[in-house]
Amino acid sequence: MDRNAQIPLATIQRLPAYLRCLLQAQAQQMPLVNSNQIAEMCGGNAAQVRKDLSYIGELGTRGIGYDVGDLIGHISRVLGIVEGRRVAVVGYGRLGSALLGYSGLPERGFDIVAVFDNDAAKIGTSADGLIVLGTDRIGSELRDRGVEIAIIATPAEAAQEAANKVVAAGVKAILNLAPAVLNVAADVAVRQVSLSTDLQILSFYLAQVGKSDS
Amino acid sequence: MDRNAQIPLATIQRLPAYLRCLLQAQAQQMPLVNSNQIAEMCGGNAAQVRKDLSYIGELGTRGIGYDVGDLIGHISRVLGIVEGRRVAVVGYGRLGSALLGYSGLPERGFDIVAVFDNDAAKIGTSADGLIVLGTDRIGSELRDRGVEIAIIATPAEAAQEAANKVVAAGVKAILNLAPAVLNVAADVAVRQVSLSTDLQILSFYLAQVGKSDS
DNA sequence: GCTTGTGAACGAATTCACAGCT
DNA sequence: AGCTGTGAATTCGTTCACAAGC
Repeated sequence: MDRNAQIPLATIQRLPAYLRCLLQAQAQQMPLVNSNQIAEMCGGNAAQVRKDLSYIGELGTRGIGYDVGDLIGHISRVLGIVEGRRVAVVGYGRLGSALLGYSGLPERGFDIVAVFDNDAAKIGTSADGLIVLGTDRIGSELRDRGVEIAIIATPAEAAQEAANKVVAAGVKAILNLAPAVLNVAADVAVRQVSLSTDLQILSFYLAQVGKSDS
Repeated sequence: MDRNAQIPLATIQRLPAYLRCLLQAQAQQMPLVNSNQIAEMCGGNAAQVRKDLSYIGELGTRGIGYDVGDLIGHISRVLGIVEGRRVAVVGYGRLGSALLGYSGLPERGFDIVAVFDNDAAKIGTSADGLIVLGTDRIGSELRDRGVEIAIIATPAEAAQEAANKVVAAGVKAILNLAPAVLNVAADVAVRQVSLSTDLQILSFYLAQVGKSDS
């Protein structure tokens, strides 16, 4: 297979799930897994697992399966999560606070190294070992601390301005938790997470099954 | 167009974004919008907006555009969010607490009517007007309160058991915020939200641009 | 014999381009 | 003249089915 071809986005979006399953397999002392087992653990199908993995290299052994440790290393390398990525959180409301306390991020190599808010009452207070800074300091602090990813956890109205500030500070990757569309330069990657959107999709599903029942 | 054909999933996933933009347009007193304006506000493209909307009906006027109020009504009806949907939260950690305090959910018609946790220290305490209940009461309370959607905000280890309980209580739609794959019956819809997954995808993007720079 | 890796077939989603209506 | 609605063309993603290798 042509290893210079770029990996499809759909595949990239599944790699983190594979990684999670493999770490679980490793915790259970399984030295090897086959594509069926991965598919079952991740809720996918075996052919897709094989095709996805084939995009990142010939990693398996025919007749045997995949070496768990090897695969973990490979996927981690492809995802660029070999070392700790430095992350900043903008918006220290209840959601921002939940992020600071969430152990799942450092466990996966994402270290929150700065928190910002523009509420004077919060600035200067302590947040899980960090001091909340004013949003006017985003520019200088993100550069000083080598932040690569910003998580926006502000209300919708403040999200665009927060994005402008982190982009001005050189950040090229944003995880947006605010229910707002961000307008940023084409070389900045944005991923949107919106609970209300997901709830609305579930709501559609409920409306569908309700209809066919009647 | 055949209105009995089912709406593509990809379209459904964009409808909530359109709805959000339309509500914004309405707040700005705009009576009409055209597909270009919607596309610009949501970060999509005009042809796609038109095709998506055509799946749910002939809603526009050629030469003119779409009536904002009409479209809002139509999309809301398709998404089944005309009335308040009853939602329960399982897991009252920092994330669960952030959900209870998040005004965006009731604003969009999702009312949190119950919270559960299995930590004895939390049971019985007050959570934004609700009392935290033990997870052993999920079965009875979800039925009593007419809950249709469950949000799982437990640690990964507890997620499957939480899912089993809410499914046993008749819930057919789950929003899973725990980093774990849920195994549920085929007639239960699950949507997975995972911040670490999204961060890993952003990390891949950073690794890519870093590579081509060198 | 068992499992990977992968062309080929299939299906889904996006984009194009223009006819049809106001 | 302007904008929608939609077949047709294209691109992208998934699934199949089997040859290749252990």
